[in-house]
Amino acid sequence: MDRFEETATARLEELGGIDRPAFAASFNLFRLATQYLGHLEAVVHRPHGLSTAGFRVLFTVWVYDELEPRQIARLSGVSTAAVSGVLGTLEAKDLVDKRRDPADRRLVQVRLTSAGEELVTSAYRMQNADEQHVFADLEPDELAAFTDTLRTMLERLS
Amino acid sequence: MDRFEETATARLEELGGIDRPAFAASFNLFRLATQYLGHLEAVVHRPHGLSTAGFRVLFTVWVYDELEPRQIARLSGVSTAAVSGVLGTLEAKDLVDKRRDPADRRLVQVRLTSAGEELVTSAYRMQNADEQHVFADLEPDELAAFTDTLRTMLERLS
DNA sequence: GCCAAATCGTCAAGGCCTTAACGATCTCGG
DNA sequence: CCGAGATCGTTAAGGCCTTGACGATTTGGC
Repeated sequence: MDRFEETATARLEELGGIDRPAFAASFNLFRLATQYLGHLEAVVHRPHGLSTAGFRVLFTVWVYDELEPRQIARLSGVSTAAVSGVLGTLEAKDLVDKRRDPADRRLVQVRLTSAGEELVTSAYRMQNADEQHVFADLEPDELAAFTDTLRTMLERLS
Repeated sequence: MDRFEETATARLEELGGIDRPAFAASFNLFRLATQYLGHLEAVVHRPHGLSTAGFRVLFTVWVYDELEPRQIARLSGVSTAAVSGVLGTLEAKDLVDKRRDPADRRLVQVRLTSAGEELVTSAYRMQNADEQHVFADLEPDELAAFTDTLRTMLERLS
């Protein structure tokens, strides 16, 4: 426990009526995610000319080959409006193609261009090398348990 | 493991050369953080008239009673420029006071107003109730191990 | 058939994040 | 004692996120 968490815990103790284990888990979850996301953005995504959001959308489409904006939004956990904006940026860089579904003209189908596919695989290889390095301190059992808890929580939220 | 993770894992297997445990941990960490942060913003922060960023800054200052922008930025894991903007918004709502340090006029000292203090404690009580509910499925041992792993990773990153 | 309701994607307004450049202020070596 | 360099906070430009409103399109009950 670092000094920030210690100080916050003491302050919450004065406040009273707080569930400490739940605070500790949530507090550190958000700190870790913020820190690590910032790190990846600086060392992986921006050097590839992408934002974190752009990378996530690109990666999601790459996994499924073809997706509609609504599905990208659901899988990425953001609003469809946000996806619409990010797709505009990615399309301007010729990393994705959008086309209207002829059968239902409300729908849009998104695919990667070959440039988009090359970029996302290159970026993800670099990200995974970083992930490998960052998680290297943990025992395999501890890492597996950590991932299982994350999955449990995700299921609980959805 | 849900369908998205399964599909992504299969796609990465085709790609080759990927550390699967590191992918699984990182992938689910970011998904959980994004989902839960969005949930808290919708049910706790916005109803209190705050953004997530505004709440985090307010909470950080509340823990320490008084802080300088640079320290808020380091503790929150964002840039000083971002903190400057958020403080402007919070000050416009009369939730924080800023004053120049007379001894070193480059420095700014930030404190909560009484309205800011009431708002942040009310918002955090509601957030903690939600955290308690969301983590209630986990055994105390599993939750403690999860939090410990988060702390280990945070230390590794800083 | 046809109009009301549902659905999809986009736009608008307000706020936040990044890096880079900048003015103001302080420190310290010559 | 004074100018070069360091440090602090702010601003600028570009991008992303939210909710809410909107036009286009499709569906379903009558």
